[in-house]
Amino acid sequence: MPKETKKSVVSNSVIKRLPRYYRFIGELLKQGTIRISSEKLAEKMSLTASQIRQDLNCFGGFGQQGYGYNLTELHKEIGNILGVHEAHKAVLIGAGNLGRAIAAHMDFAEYGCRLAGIFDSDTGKTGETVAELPVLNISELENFCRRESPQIAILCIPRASAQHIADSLVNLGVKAFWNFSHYDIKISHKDIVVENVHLGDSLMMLSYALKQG
Amino acid sequence: MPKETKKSVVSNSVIKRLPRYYRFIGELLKQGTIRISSEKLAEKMSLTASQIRQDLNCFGGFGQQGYGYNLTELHKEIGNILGVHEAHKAVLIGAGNLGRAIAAHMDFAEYGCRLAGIFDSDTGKTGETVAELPVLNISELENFCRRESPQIAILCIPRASAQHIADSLVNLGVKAFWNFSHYDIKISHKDIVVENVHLGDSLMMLSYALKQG
DNA sequence: TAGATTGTTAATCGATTAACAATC
DNA sequence: TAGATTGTTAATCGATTAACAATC
Repeated sequence: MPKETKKSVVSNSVIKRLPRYYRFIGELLKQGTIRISSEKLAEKMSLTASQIRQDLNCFGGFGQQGYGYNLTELHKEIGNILGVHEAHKAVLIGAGNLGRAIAAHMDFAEYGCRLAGIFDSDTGKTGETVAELPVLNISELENFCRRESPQIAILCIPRASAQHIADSLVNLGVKAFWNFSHYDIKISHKDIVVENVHLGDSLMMLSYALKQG
Repeated sequence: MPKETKKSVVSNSVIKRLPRYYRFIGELLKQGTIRISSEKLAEKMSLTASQIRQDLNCFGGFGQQGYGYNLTELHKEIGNILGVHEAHKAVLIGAGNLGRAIAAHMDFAEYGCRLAGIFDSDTGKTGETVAELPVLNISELENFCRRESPQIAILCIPRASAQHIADSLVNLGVKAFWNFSHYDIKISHKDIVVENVHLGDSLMMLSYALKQG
């Protein structure tokens, strides 16, 4: 039973590292490891032992002196913190190349989500099946949201329409945006979270690095 | 003509912000804006004016007192720094859902790259056309690399094979990895750059944020 | 010239690392 | 018990912000 020394507010730098901890620990578990010290984990993850202990202690005393961390427990705890056992309903807007790939490729359940509806403005796509869901026309989005109340919207649409659709979805109760639209959407409501994903940015970083040599 | 007060080494925090500057400035240019002050740009990008001036000054004095920044010049300069006018050859390994979407959806030229070959281990996919390129069998990868010397490899393959293929590609001269394989590949050569992209991580962050409410 | 706004130095803030007493 | 390793406090480091003289 971990000491519940939780920090009242945890910095974003720590939060951003949690998914990576979760992945590495999950992998170690699969390999049959049952415990690890902060030092050994630091080595595997290219971090410092100090940082790992600091990070984990933001949420509670998950370790044990002289022993280290029980990986089963730690995995479960971090999973709970991240909410991977939730099933937040998500709608995907835009069934183009990227939208379809996200729908088909991502194991939503693994990340605390459930894909509940796919929408596209192209009537030619209506009725096609993607990831076992029928593509619905965008005109049905409003009714769908009123009925299903999805909390997450995944935007795989052109930059030009992104902000407009995001604003509508806010009015329909969406609380989180996973935005692939190449445009940083801006939501003024402060209780709504936005992840602007820019795949091009990380590709540019590679070009930059290659230029430096 | 900017004063060339370049810093000898620029911190990673700054580099990571460059693509976003590039995007915002590009957008302003499209809207017909020709100059902007650090204060106005800061407002648009939700940064501080101080930070913008500090960031840009790592690379040179691109502004002018009393005037601000010329957007055409600034866009060109940042583009050059990032290397968006290069055409680094890239190979894509893995023509599944995600691989195909990346191939079809990304405008590589915009990011300083050129997609030169697509490979998959599934012989059933050989010869299919993706993004105007024929899918080649993985057995041809070695010859291809010796002939074309791609500098970038894009990994859209299962986690289990990621590290192994990455190691082979290092031996074939690849200098940069854009890795979507759900596994953090580790390359010991210090002149080789790796961008481990974990789409699930940002989705988990949304689940986390929703849990907090 | 006067006003605006940069480039740059100094001050502050936050995040990482080091150290070690507590404790399993 | 002795050894190992945590939780936690203090020291360091780096990044952001503030301030202002330089200058267009």
